[in-house]
Amino acid sequence: MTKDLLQEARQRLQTRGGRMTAQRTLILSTLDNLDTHPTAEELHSSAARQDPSLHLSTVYRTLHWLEEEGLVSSRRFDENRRQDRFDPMLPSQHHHFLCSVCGSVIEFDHPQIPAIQADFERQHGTRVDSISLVFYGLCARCSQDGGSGGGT
Amino acid sequence: MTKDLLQEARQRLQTRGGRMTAQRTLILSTLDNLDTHPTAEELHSSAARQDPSLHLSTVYRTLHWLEEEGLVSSRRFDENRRQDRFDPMLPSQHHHFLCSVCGSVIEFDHPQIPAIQADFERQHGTRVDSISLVFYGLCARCSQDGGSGGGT
DNA sequence: ATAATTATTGCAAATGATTTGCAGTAATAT
DNA sequence: ATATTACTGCAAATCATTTGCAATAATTAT
Repeated sequence: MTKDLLQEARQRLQTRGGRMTAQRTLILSTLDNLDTHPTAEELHSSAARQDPSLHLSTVYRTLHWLEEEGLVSSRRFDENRRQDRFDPMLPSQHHHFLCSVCGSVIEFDHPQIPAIQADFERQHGTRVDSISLVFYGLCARCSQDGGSGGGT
Repeated sequence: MTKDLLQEARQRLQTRGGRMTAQRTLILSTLDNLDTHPTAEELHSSAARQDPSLHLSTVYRTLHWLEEEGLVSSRRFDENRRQDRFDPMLPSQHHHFLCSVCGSVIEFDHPQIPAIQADFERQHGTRVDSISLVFYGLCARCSQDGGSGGGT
């Protein structure tokens, strides 16, 4: 769904002089295919199926590089887990819903948000550069199940 | 400004059977006096001025206990720092602005937020239980300084 | 093509925040 | 006062993430 991370990344490399390695290609395409917001470890173990020699630290380094290039963003969605999750949705500002049962993520936006930001800026004389908004709750599927499936 | 954490904590103890120790008293009152959203270490070093034998792990344990009791909440405000910050503002749901220069925190709320939540719930058939909203930017003071002070 | 240059990798060890086991200390109950 | 056991300080463990370094491989110059 993402607008081809690999393409974007290649662009950045040409502009700023880096190297497109097999590892980066693999990580990028894995991230692109995954529909989730994976942790570094999830991304690694998924990509490692293609190339078992891929090292976790390479995943971290690639992810940081992508962050610098503005192609992914990292955040800790779940305050209870200490791992960061990486979000490949680059271009549009969007927000997240996190299902506290199944962990699924829904991305969303809302037209009123800029107005809230503007009100805040006006009221406090500040400049807001970025917004992080996360809803926590039960996704449609999990709230239908009545939470009865909760074993783990 | 907080509605006396110590009082609240004592209540919880009576109800659920714990012990009010000198350390807990110190930590609670320090947290109450601090106007910030301190990290465990900041809270510890502040409290340790009164009692140098106070151990950091006790601060962590007390903070976790308070979280369970619903008297503080922990979150990672700054995605770039890996330390958690602890927020003693308990009763009202509120949101945060974080100045990326001086690190100061402004708490706020906005009447439109419930409407955004409701729209989202309607649209996705979900139930939203809690919201985390953080604005990042420059506070009034720091944006006046023109960022000229930035040495470190 | 080939060799030179240097970004990137794998690995292992370091780091930093937070947690935990344990034996000693101290709050509450008897 | 004594017994009970929650809580503490300390040190060591953990977990995610980062980093130093020598080896590898992508690009550049020849």
